[in-house]
Amino acid sequence: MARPKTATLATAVQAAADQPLDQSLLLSLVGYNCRRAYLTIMPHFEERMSKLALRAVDFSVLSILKANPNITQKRLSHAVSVSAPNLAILLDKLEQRGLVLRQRNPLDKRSQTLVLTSEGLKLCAKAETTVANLEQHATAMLTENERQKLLQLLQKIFVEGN
Amino acid sequence: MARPKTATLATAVQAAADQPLDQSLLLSLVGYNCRRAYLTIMPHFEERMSKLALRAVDFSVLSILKANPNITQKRLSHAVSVSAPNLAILLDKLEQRGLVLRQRNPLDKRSQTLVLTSEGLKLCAKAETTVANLEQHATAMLTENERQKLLQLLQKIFVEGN
DNA sequence: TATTGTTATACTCTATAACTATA
DNA sequence: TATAGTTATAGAGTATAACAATA
Repeated sequence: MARPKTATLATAVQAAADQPLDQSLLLSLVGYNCRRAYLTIMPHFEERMSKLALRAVDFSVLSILKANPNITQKRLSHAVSVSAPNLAILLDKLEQRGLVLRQRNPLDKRSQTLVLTSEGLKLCAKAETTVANLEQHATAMLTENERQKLLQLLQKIFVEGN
Repeated sequence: MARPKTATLATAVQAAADQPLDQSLLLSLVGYNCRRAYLTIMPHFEERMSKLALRAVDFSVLSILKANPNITQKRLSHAVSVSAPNLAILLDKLEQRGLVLRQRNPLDKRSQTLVLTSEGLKLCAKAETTVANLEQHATAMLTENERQKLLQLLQKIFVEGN
């Protein structure tokens, strides 16, 4: 009664090939969708920022230091979610490029405080302009209201989800 | 007229330490917020799925194969954004665990088609239940309407942003 | 003793090049 | 000649352990 197995498989394979892919379960998960959106935006980011030789995490560091001069590495480490050992290396490179200055904290000589150099400030300002343009481009399919709503909902997750 | 530099620095450092951290620029960027939300959800995911010995990408593969039996590795590779070499290794492991079956495609013997074994199906069903619970927990701060809106906006980005 | 930051190192993830088998 | 999949390997990113200096 049963047809040969290969014939059965061939039929099933043909049927599968003819179907559009069903990803409905994954598409119902916020985490999955966050990742997909992130992975869509990042190549645009990387392409534009490569001209300034900045990765996303480098930009985060510069931007936070611009808005918060003289914070400690400890605090920066927490803000950008980079472990202390990895941040040390990252800061070595920014310091070698003359963008950041590490200073021993006079109030607690265990820690170091961070400021942008004037060159770091200039590069950060340029990067922030680039990022603002990129943001418009990457979210061009959203109205400004939708973009604000999206930011608000995402922030609910990581502010209240901790 | 100028005070000693260390005193100036001490004052600035103290002021910085007293301020709440200003992250306003980063918080205005969709990509950054996607990443933060993703990084908030993932530890919950990993903790619960570790009991089933599944990483996020393993779950994605099982879930897609459950909904799309007999698709080729090529198609799966594209769906989960894992390169062919890395997918081969990933599938080796799932096959060794008896969760997935690779079959030479009778319609084109270059390719292989994939199905879950009965054990793979069982584990995937269990994982999908776990994930559904996790989703409720991870997004408990959102109303169901907000959660749906969030999914819709994120999907706009990666559907229309390509 | 505890904390900040550093060094060294290991582990995971992702990317690339070269190969086999099939079309 | 092109494609599907594999193997081997390299690189980036992240995590951990041990240490020095300071509190």
